[in-house]
Amino acid sequence: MDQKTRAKYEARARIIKALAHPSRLYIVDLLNEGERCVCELTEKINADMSTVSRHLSVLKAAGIVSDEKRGTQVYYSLCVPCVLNFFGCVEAVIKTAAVKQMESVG
Amino acid sequence: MDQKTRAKYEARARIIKALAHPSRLYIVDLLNEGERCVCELTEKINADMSTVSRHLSVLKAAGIVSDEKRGTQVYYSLCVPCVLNFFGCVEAVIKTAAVKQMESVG
DNA sequence: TTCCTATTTGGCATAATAACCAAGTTGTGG
DNA sequence: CCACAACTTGGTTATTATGCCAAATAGGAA
Repeated sequence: MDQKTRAKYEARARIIKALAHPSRLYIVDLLNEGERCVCELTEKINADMSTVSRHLSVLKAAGIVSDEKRGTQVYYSLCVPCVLNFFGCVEAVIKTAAVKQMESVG
Repeated sequence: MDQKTRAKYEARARIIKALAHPSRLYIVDLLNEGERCVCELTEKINADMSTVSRHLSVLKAAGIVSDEKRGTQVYYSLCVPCVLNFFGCVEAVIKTAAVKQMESVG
């Protein structure tokens, strides 16, 4: 793998890695319905606000969400909705694996 | 997040995590052109064969690739090509981020 | 059987993640 | 200015991920 190719796949991996966490996937789904402030997301996810804030910063650094401060709250929104298209395929992978599992069991 | 919801997002995250590595993304692209044995992939990736073998086992455990032993070689192939659809979106994220970067710089 | 090639797995060292608590920031209202 | 709420960031610790070397497995050929 030459340098240029490596850089290309590293860039892609950075984006995908940002999505590779259950809470962050949940956040993406929630933001698909509209912007949410950190406290709303924290309530839904049921984790420490500092933890949620870090997840959001990971998504933001990857360019998947954007934030806007209004008063004392910070609202996050999904800036690349196409990431949701992937979830259908992910579900397909899960289902296919389940079917194979059934078959191998008998 | 209730138990069921958590399980759903954890299952999704497992699949996405399996893709979240430059070498594994490269492997997926290579396998999209057709099956490849471990030695061919090793040559392309330019890493230790044991390392490549581990990457393949991660993809296999996630249900993204399947393997078939023929003689002394093991051929891997992509069993869920839809994962490739996602790369377009990933490129879009990268491009959007680049544009924003440009704008903020001026 | 014995040697050789292809691949996987064990062991280990190092790096990257994740989560919590505590402390620091910033904006609002009294 | 002071107190409070909403966030973010620093520090620490535990868990997980990576990568390489060496050893184990499996198939093919001599």
